[in-house]
Amino acid sequence: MTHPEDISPDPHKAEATYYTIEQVATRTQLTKRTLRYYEEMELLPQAERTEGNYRRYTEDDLQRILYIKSLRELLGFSLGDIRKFLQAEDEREQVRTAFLQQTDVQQKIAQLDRADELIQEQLTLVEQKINGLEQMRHQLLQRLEKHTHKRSILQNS
Amino acid sequence: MTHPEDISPDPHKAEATYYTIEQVATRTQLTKRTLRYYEEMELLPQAERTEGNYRRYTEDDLQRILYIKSLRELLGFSLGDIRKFLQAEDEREQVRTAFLQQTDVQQKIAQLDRADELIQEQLTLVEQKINGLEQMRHQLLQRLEKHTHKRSILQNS
DNA sequence: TCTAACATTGACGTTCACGTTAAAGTTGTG
DNA sequence: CACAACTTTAACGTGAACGTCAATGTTAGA
Repeated sequence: MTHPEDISPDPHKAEATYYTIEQVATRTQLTKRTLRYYEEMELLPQAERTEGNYRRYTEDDLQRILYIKSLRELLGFSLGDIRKFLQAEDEREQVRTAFLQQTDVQQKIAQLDRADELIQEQLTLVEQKINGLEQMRHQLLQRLEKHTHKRSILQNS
Repeated sequence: MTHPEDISPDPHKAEATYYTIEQVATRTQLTKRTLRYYEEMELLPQAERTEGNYRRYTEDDLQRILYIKSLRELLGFSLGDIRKFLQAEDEREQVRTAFLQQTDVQQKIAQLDRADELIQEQLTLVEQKINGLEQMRHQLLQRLEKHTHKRSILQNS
């Protein structure tokens, strides 16, 4: 019997820690099927492979997967939403890389502008959700307050 | 002397505004199919019907539907979750009705406490989501700020 | 009264987000 | 090297949440 829990990092090869799909599944609380599915749906880049075609995940992959999971579970995004979201993020990364190699100031500013556009899109999405949730929160708090008030009346009778 | 020509079935009943399923669909941005489906799934009570078996929705129905919609879209609840959620809420309504008929102050307070527990559960969920979103919002805003800073440096060169 | 534009209930179809199984290949441990 | 335990892709299956007919009945306005 193997021990999937046994994932102690090797201090000698700290930078080259790879995870099997099983280990990633355990760590992220997703299934192996789901991980392959996310790759198929282009939420994840094609994972690195071993000689025998086994997927090998890096720490970065793991983080991205956890990010995806939070987008899904916390924000309730569909995989389609997430793909768009991540693509915007990836494009922003491209822009950033180009930015570093650019010498023309006007070009650099244009790239910043483009990056800002992408960020703004994401921001709008996030803020819409926050507004809806805040409204809901207020309604719930109002009810609690009303009850507190009622309670004080009852206790003073 | 004014004589009402139409004999209202129940003179005690207030003059109510009714909506057709189409009107509800337009106002809630849901489809007619979805409205029938929600009724079938027992998220909505059986809607009132006209003589010809057409559904007639009340303002209360409309509010409940909008509530269901926000539970789905904002909190990402499944219809099954929502059914349970609403049942808990209906139970709370029962408690409230009992509350009004109750004379024992301790009992009344106990009922308020119970209602608060249910509200608190919902509130915690909502706040967790808000926190996750706020964190995300912060990251995005920070990036925008950083870009603004970079831009000012570029423009002063 | 006529009729266009609504509504009704089945019933089958579709999309999403995976689950499951099968047939095959790979890896690590004894 | 043997072999159990892993992995691969491909393909079909599934439940939720509707979409989309089709056949039929209802309503409101000219």
